[in-house]
Amino acid sequence: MAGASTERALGKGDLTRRRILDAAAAEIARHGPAGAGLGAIAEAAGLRTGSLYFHFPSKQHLISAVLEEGIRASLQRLDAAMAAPQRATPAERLRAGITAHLRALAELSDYAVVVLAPQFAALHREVPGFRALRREYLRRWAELVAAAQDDGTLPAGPDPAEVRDLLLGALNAAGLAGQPPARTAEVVAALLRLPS
Amino acid sequence: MAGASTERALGKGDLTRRRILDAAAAEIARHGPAGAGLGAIAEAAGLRTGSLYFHFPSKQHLISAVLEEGIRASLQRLDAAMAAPQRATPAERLRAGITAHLRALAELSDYAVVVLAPQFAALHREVPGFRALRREYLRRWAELVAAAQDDGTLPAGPDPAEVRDLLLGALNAAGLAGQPPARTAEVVAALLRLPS
Amino acid sequence: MAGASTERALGKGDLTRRRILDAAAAEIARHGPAGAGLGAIAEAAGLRTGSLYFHFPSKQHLISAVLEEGIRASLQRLDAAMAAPQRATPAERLRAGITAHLRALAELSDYAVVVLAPQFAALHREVPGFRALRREYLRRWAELVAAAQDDGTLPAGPDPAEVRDLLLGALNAAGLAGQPPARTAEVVAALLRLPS
Amino acid sequence: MAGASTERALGKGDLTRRRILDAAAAEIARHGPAGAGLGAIAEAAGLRTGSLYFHFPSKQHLISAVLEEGIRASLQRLDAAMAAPQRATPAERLRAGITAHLRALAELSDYAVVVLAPQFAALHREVPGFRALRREYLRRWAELVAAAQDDGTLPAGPDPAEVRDLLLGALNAAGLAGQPPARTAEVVAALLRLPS
DNA sequence: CATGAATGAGGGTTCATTCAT
DNA sequence: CATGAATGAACCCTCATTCAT
Repeated sequence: MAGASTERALGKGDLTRRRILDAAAAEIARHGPAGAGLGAIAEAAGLRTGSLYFHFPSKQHLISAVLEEGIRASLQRLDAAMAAPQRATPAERLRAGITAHLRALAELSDYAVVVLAPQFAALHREVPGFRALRREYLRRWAELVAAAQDDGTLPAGPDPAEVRDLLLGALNAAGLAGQPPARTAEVVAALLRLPS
Repeated sequence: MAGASTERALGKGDLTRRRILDAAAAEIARHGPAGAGLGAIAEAAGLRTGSLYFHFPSKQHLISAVLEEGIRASLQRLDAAMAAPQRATPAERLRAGITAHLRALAELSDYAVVVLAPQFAALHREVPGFRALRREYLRRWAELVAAAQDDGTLPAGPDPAEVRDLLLGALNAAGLAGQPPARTAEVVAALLRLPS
Repeated sequence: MAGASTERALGKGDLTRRRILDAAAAEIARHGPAGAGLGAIAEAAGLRTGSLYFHFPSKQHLISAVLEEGIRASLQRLDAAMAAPQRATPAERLRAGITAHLRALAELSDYAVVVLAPQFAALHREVPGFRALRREYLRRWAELVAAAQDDGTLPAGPDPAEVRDLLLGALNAAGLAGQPPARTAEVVAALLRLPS
Repeated sequence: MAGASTERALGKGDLTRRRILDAAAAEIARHGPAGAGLGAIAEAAGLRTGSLYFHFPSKQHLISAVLEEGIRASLQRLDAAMAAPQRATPAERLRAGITAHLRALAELSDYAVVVLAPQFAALHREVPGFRALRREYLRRWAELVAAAQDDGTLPAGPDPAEVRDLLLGALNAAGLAGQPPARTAEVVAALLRLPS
């Protein structure tokens, strides 16, 4: 959970900026936005407090940037997972989605905490565009679930959105707790009795 | 999720103290421990900042008290749920546990956030006895799951602890999001294909 | 120029607040708004920096309060001076106005600097009502001058407003420089050849 | 009052240096020495903050340079005015001095504010030689006044220094307020009843 | 010459805490 | 019991300054 970086996924940019973002994500994940001190973030990034202001105009902007990084990386991974073979069966695609989500959690690490944890709802509201992105993310998952229900893979009846929320709740809990993706995916599949 | 009180469950005590605890739980749930200002807590409780110190010796103690209230109320509810008829089948007891957990979340509201959210891990470590209580809580759930696996109600194979973590993750996500307990319990039962 | 107080003129109020205002007026008069440090102001008022925030919500508000005090005290003194016997000749009233203005400068001291100095124009714009008050102040002076011109006491011809600006410019320069009011009034009267 | 330059009066030199000085004079005139940020000065001069240090070793030196520019330009103008026909009558020379002073204010603009305003007394003390130059400036004015008093042009009796301070106070107020020199000079002459 | 980047000292502000009333 | 007032530490932020490029 320490020093996670979205480097590879986000392309190369200003290196210092990336170090600051990673440090900020870690601090925020651990202590919340209010408890994340610029001093601690700067130290973790290898510079002094005042220097942060050369890269970000304020703590608020830094926090927003962390959220945006997290969202961007999340969506990118989801795209990769969802763009998978459309000819796959709903069950296969559901499995792929679960695995992709768990892997994303593991790779995003601290960013995932900031993006997903309901404790940061207040934060989320302050970043323009965040809600739209998350809505899109959830919409795709609901489609995945609905397809699996139509197919008989998942029990028909329950609202796909509710099913999705429960499913993602379970995945997030395991992922944020640091469980290995592959193993967790298997257990989930077993519980849902997905055809192997 | 607003202004929740554990009054009934915790018995009557000092009324002002209870108002302060409720206000603190709400602030902490929304802004984290660092972001919960004594000023905001005092205002929500109907007094001035300095007056808090008549009821609690420090912010740390106040926060600890909130956690302890949450834990006490949680365990009390769990006891009620688990103390259910031992002659019931594992499936029935699992269902009862799920419903009880969801009801507890709904009733505990802000306290539940503070007790459950992994973001408050740092806090949890500072409250003596908290880990023991939670361990006991999780042990009982693991037993419930194991019994259901032995019984064929849940797929055998996966580690009961992992199953439990996924299950509680799903329940907590729904509960903290404000979903109605009864409805959520049904969806969960359907997904797990518990016998009705 | 040091530690001036408008105490008597403004009525009794919170004593600490007054001490802070006086200290702030002195600091601002000497170093400008930007150069007036809250540390220096607090020290001169006999408390610590943070304590200022119990009495004023921000440095901006403190500065505005200083301006308002200065304006209030100025107008009060002007009223007294202008309310003088209406049966007096224009020359007598002009003399009285000059003396009153010089005395006000001496008594207001640091507040006068803040209220009058054109360097604080930026400040003035931020205090609502300031401009209206000053306009009224200047209007009365223009009337005084016009009456003296009609009367032959002052040369007719020049715009009363321009005459007033020159006159007040001279008075302010002498007053802010700390010249004794009585003596300065005599020299001004001599230069303008006012009948003794 | 905006973007004034002493270019013509001071001869040609480094162009960038002149732009910086003009920008600094404007900033200082408007916000005081403490409120004049190097960032704002640099921007107005068309370069970045750090680049200022190629032209001036520190903010203090830059401010001193502004003052020196202002003084140099002032004295130069005064010399021109005073060096006028010695055979002129005191009244004529007084008139010429008044006009020259007003013209200098108009031309020096922001520099005049910095040089004249009593609020910058603290600054003045830090520039070696400033006081001597000003003393000389004031001495010449006092002579001018004394000659006019001996001559009967101005009322005898008052201390020439006091008369001079009042006169310059009036001129400076009008000049810094942006009044046109010629017109102001006429009004002043009328008030003092100088022979036309 | 000029700049991007970093720094440290200091400034304004918040906040948990104390205490006399 | 409660509050108004004060405090000091820590915080976020600004700014003059330096320096490698």
